[in-house]
Amino acid sequence: MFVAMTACPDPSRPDHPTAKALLDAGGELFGAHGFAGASTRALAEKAGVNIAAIAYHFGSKEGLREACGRETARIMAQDIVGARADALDAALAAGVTPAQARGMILDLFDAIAPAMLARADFEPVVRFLLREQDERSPAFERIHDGFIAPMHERLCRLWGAATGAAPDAPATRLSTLSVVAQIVYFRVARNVALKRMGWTRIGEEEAAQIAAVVRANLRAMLDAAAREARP
Amino acid sequence: MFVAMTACPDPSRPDHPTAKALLDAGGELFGAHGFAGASTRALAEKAGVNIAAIAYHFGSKEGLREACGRETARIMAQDIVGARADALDAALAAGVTPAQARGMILDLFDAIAPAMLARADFEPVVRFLLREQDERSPAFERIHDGFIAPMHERLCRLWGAATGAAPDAPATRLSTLSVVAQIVYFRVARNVALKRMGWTRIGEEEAAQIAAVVRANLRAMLDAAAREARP
DNA sequence: GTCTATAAACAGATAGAC
DNA sequence: GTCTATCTGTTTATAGAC
Repeated sequence: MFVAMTACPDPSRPDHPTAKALLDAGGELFGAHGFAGASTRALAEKAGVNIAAIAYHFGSKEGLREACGRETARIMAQDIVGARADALDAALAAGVTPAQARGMILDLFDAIAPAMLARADFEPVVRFLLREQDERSPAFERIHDGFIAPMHERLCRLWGAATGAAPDAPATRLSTLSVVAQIVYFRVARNVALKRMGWTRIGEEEAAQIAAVVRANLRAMLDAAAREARP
Repeated sequence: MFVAMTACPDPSRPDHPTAKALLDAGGELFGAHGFAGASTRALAEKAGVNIAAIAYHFGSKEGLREACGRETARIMAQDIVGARADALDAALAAGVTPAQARGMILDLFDAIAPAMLARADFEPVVRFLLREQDERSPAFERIHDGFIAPMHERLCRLWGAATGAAPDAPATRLSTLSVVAQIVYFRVARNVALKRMGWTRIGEEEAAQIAAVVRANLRAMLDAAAREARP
């Protein structure tokens, strides 16, 4: 009772059941049909709440979008890397051998690939992220600064430790992105991949096949980079 | 004067100036904002024509979308592969040595990468294609059957010829897709790449750096695949 | 073929009862 | 906090003059 209960009491509160339901619906519908393609009526119906709840809890449809961005950043940071981030930082600070660094990179992608590709609850998260980065929205800035940039930096440092290449060299920064690319592609161009592979979906089995190919590519790339840096 | 001039005289006629302007506007705005996000008013204004021209020339907004799909398929087949497709088919029919096949794959991506990444007029084309495949629209089916599938098949056959791997093996089909992935990523996640690389745009210079990394990855992958198939 | 005017549906946002 | 009802503007599509 310290502040008046005006509209939009707290934009970032996934604890409230109505707000939570709207955040889930937003992640799904914004991702599936884009911001313009998801009407407030469809969002409210999907969430099982009243249309006016959007304005009440998030101020506006745009407010809901931004709150979804915060949710996405939180989920990705928590579920994709989780405790791994601290372990990586500790290892990098303590120093790692090339073989250790190589193993850590391979392990990292072995963990990322199945989550990114097969986890059904990640579909809306990734789709939402891609839409936001496409529109250069403030929500994307948050996700970039909080999750993407730190992970890319760690990856470049590991890459340098594993191959002897300079972590800040453009080629290193591009190489690491090109590994991420191979996983992201099967999300983004999923319908192309499904048709080309004759699959009906990307489940655990299919994700494992993709992960195996990415792992093989990664090994080949690391070997080549190491030969390049330490002939 | 043989047929009555009802609405939508011919859905596929990029020759008419008004229809052409609408196709260009459609490719750009559908790609940028999605189908729902591009209003007929915005489309007409961008094209510099009257709103009613959409219904007249394409029957409806949906009709314009499908016509844009046909245009996209035509442009990609023409500008990305062009005469190269026939040359590849002839070479594959005549038979190629592993070294020749390897060179053809490298050449192919050397041609595709700069076009996909740096050509400004390709931005709307690629964006449109990705939106359509995401929505599994009939327009995408056309593009897949007419351009994507034939190119992927050729690539798999070349890959097999270069490495000794089976062209129809899932690993081969996934490997070739994972090379395409590395190029597509820098289009799709362009804003991520720009921020991570400290670039402001992907012009010829930046595209060349990406192409060099992809080329290096491709060599490493081909070497590894060849060792795997012919130890 | 191109235009204006408008119909009919739908959008997001809000006022106010409960 | 949640609801109904409604306001205001915009959407696509169309009818009809030129």
